[in-house]
Amino acid sequence: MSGFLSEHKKTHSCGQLRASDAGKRVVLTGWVDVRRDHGGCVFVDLRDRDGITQVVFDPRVDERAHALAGDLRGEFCIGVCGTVLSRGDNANLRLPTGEVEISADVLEIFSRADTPPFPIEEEIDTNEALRLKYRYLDLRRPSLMRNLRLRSRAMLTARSYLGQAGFTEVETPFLVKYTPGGARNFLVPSRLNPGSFYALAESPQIFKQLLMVAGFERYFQIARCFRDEDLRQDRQPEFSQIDIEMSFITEEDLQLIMEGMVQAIWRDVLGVELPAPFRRMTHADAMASYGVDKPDLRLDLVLCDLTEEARGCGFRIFEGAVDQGGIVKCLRVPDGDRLTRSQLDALTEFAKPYGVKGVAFARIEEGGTWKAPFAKALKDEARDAMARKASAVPGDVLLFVADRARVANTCMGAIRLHIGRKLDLIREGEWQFMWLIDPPLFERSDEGAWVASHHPFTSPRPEDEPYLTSDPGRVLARAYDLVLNGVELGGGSIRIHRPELQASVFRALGISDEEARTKFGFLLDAFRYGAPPHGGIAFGVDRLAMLLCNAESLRDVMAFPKTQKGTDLMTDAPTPVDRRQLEELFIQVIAPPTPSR
RNA sequence: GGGGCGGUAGUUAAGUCGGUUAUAACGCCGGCCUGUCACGCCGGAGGCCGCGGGUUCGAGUCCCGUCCGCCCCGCCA
Repeated sequence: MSGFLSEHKKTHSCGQLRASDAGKRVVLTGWVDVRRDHGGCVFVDLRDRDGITQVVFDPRVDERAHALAGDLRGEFCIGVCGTVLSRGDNANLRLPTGEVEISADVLEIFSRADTPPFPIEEEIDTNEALRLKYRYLDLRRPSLMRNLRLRSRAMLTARSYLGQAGFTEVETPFLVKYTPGGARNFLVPSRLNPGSFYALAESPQIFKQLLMVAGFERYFQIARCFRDEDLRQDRQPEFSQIDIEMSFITEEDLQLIMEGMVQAIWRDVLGVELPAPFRRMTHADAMASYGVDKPDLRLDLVLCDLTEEARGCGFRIFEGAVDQGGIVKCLRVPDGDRLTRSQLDALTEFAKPYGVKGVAFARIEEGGTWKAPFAKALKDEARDAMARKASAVPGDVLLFVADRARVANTCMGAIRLHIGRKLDLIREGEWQFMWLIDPPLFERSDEGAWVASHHPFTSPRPEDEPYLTSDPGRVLARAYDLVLNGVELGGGSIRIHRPELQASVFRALGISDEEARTKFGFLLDAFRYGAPPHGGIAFGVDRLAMLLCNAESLRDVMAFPKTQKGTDLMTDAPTPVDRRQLEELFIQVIAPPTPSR
């Protein structure tokens, strides 16, 4: 039965053969993409991971092979031996291999195939649920195959770059100590310790810092991480990150090495030479000009702040927001006549999810008059001051949101992108990298308490240390995010390595000594034994791959992704488990889940 | 936790105001075909209209519930 593979070794892939190969004896393997039976000859487009090659079965060449070829159907897995023929004037210019065909004299059907539930082709509009259920067929499609192979090449490049830069790859545990706070953890019951649970690691954070204490100096890992949070187009419950930590460095040192890695990946994978150093932007500037901490710089629109100009401006909505400590944010849209009245009105609907009550707009007319629903209410001097601050010129449309700073910024950031897409102002094909630096160390929780913006081991800037207790809100962190085209690719920080500084940060966060000991005792202990100054970063591999592949969803760069409800439509996970298994773990399910499906 | 969109042959879709036997394309099956490459021609099969309930003489269509998928807000230190 194993005859074919013993007697014939594959010589080429289905994407390889060219006119210059004419006359060669070849062996190809793959799947039947299409069969065209002409009664005389049978044509088969043979597909493998590299491409498509036409195979022709001619009864005058081999009667047995031709007869067998009549049985072929889509997705049969076959092997063929034959001679490469030039197709001359019959060439198919749409295929890279279109100048040749294989005149087959041996056909081996390895496996027959049922008719697939959806066509295996590049352009497909089959709904995603079905594709996920038959993911192994979906993965046969050239675009998904290409994405995953591209992702693999990117990771190989990262590994070799980091290896050459003196990094040691170390694996850290997936089963880790449960620490509440931050992302929700997946829990794993411990059979040997009834009633106790591991958490699946959200990230190798603490372990990599301990590796610095140990003296590895440069660590990396392509680590799987787990977070039990709601899914999004760019968020899966398990994902990979290139995790990095270094000792005896400043943030600039680290950024430089990371820029080199990113350049290497873009060079190897896309053949693109990225200019470096990447642009730096402070968190404050980003919020002011873009409303977000991950601006898409392919879009030139910028926001401005009109809070001062709005004070006593006559328009009650603006004044009210300012009086309550809010801000007035403005987006200037040049050539605003491209926006219709109904599009402008629709912005209020668009803004609603962000908690904003309305989006005001004004058209700037010749002579500087404003055509706006609220124009009459606005005092002339306030209007002129606003126009000056926004650099408004006739033809512009100005958009306004007045609300609490966070709400107004988030909303205006989203409107900026929305308008950019609507007016086609985002320059596709550009790679706009930037480092976001100097973010605040703390932010207010909804309850008003200070919480760590990044994580509690992030170092404050030395010049801000005096304000740790007196004015936590003004303390900036030695942290940085790498942003590409509006996507946060990675983030990290210089960590605290001095116990007394760590103690004052914990104090500022309202974390008691006892609490700190319970949660992070081992880390604090470790830092008593000569901790080196260190810092690190983590890159989201899936997002990186998504951008490299120009994919729209993480699911297009992951082999076996989960649905928005975190299920796997192929394997049906998660499922209820046997009662016996639960008993062994001393686990009782309180509200039995209603059986679904 | 909240909002929006969707679910009709294998696939993608159409289905009017609630009205006869639920359409089309592709795919599939059979036959024919000596050069196709979106092959062509002839014929054929294929439906729990997501599921459950309700309104009605009558429901793919209206109402209620529910399940599934997608997008977004919250959430993701």
